[in-house]
Amino acid sequence: MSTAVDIAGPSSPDQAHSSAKIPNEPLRPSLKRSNHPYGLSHYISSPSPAVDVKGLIQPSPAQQRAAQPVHTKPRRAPSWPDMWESPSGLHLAHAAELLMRAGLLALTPATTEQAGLGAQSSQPAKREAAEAKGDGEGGGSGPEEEEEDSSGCGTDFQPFLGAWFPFSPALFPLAGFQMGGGHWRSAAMGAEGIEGLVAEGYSPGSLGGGGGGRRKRKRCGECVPCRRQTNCEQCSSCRNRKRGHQICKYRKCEELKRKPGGPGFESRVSGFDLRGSDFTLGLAQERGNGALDG
DNA sequence: TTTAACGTCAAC
DNA sequence: GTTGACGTTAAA
Repeated sequence: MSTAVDIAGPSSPDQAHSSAKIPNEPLRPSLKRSNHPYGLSHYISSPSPAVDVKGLIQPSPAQQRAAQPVHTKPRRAPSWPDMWESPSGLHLAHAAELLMRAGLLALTPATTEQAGLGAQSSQPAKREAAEAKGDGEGGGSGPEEEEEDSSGCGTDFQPFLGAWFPFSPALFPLAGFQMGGGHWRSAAMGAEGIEGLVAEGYSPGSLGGGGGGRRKRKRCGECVPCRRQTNCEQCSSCRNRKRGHQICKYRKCEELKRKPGGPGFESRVSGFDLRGSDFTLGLAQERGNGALDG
C-alpha cells in the first residue's frame, strides 16, 4: 500500500532539486569495504535491455536487440539510473523480494537435468561467486564479462510454477541479495549481513529494538531508496524537513522502514542468512512461524 | 556547534 | 495505518 504511494512519487523532477548536502556514499563506513560484486557505476554504465521484470528475467530476442546501440529507434532503452529512479525500478526490487519472501521464487540447487537447460548459466554463477569471494582482486571482469553475465544469466531459480528459467544476476542487487563468501545474504540485514552488523557492534538486542539501548539504525546503503541520491523536495518529509527531521520519503531506507522488533525480524535474519540450499528451508520456517502473515 | 535523520508518540 | 512533531543520536 505505502509502496504504491512511494513508487508513484516524483522520480525525475526531483533531480532538479538535488541538494548538494545529500550524501552520495552510504553512511555506514563498512559499506565502503563491502564486497558487493557490482558498484553503482556498474548499473549506471551497463545498458539495460528492458525495464520490465519479465524482460530482465528472460529477455526476448527483440529486447536483446534493443540492448544494442540502435540509432534508428526513437526511444532510447532505459538505463540503469532510470530503473533505480523510476517506479519500475522500485517495482522490480520489491517484486523480486516479495516473491522470494512469499515463496513464489525459491532458490533451489540445480539438478543435472536442469543443468542442461541452464548449462551456460551455471558458469557465470560460479564465476560471480568466485569474483565475490575474491573481492574483485585483479579486476579481471571486463565490460564484456559483465555484459555476458547480465544477458547470459547466472543463477537458476525455480519459480513456483515449476518452470526453470535463467535468472539474471543483475536482479540480485536489485532484490537486495548478494552472494559473497559462498553463501547468500540479504541487504535486508544491511550490506554485510548480520555478521557485519555484529562486527560493527550492533548487538542482537539493538537489532531487535529491545533492550535499553536506543541506538539509531543506519541506512543499509544498498536498497533502491538508499541508492537514490536526490530528494524529491515534494514529499511531506522534504517539505517539512525543518520540523519533521525526516529524510525524503523516496530515500527512506527499506530496512529502516521495517520495525526492528517486528514479527519475523529475527527469523528473517536466520532465514535470509543462507547457506546454499537452506534458502527454501528458511522460507519454509519463516512461513511456519507466520512471519509472512500480514 | 551544526546538520541530518532515526525513534517514538500522539493525533487523525 | 498514516502523518506530523519532537527528542535524540551521530556524524561532519
